[in-house]
Amino acid sequence: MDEHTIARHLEDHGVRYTAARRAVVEALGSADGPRSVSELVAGLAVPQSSVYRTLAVLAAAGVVATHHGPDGVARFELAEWISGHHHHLVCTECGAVRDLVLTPEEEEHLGAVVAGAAGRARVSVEGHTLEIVHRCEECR
Amino acid sequence: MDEHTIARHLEDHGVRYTAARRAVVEALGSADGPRSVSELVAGLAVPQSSVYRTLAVLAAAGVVATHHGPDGVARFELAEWISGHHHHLVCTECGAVRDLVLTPEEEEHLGAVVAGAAGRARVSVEGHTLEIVHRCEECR
DNA sequence: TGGTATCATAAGAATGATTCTCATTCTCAA
DNA sequence: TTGAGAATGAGAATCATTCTTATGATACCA
Repeated sequence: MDEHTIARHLEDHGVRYTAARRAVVEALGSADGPRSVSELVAGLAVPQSSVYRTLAVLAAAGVVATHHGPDGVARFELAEWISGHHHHLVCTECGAVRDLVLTPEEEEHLGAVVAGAAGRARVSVEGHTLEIVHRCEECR
Repeated sequence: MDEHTIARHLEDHGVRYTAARRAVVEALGSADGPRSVSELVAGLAVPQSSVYRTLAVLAAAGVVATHHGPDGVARFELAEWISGHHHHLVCTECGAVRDLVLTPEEEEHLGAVVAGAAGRARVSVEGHTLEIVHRCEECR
């Protein structure tokens, strides 16, 4: 969300906040869900190879997160500390992904389920995502 | 689980249950989570191209389901009507996926969350998966 | 202000997973 | 048994992604 916070975060990680990186961050910030590289390239006067490299840099710095939908192509979004914790609504057909924010109560229930299951499986959780699968309007 | 049920299901869909398909189904049935094509090929006297084609046929017939982990490679498992409803424990690092079964109570809570969120988003749910992200033992 | 080391960019080649093609083989029903 | 349609296997083709390399920009130090 806040350009300033991101700029400082990158600076702290020794990563320059260049024009190309700014453009990618802005594109991701104004999207309503994860975006694929081809979608980004289509809307962004930045060449494909640079988009890939930029995303890799931003991911390493903890600014973007990667997601793989049912069509297998990688989609990128801002990390949750920037965009807020959320989940995904995925179309089985075309793979399009929309963000989904739960209510605090829903999130609390989900958290309890995750904690319980992870405890039983003896793993320490790093995160969780709920994917709700449906078929989007365009695909029916 | 039940070979017989699968055989009948395929027959009903006009799909032959050949030796190669049987081998793939058996390999998936005895795995503790989704398997990638390379893993299947390594343990299966069936050539790579046939594994891909077989998986596509089985997926179209509703016998296998596809999953894409954080490493972007496709992993396959038996459909939930065969293996039972379950969730996934995913390693951020290597992408390995293990099945995770919730208790009935946990599943009920999760179902309520999904129904509520889907209602708000005005979509009709086809399914849901909870992914718990962690780092597996080999990767630390 | 110039020099230099480091970082960033862009184009295209290389890789790796997946899909397609096509010639061959198998199966089943007539 | 035979013929039509289905399945197989090898390799070529495709597509997303990563790597390489040459070039350009930036920051820092004297």
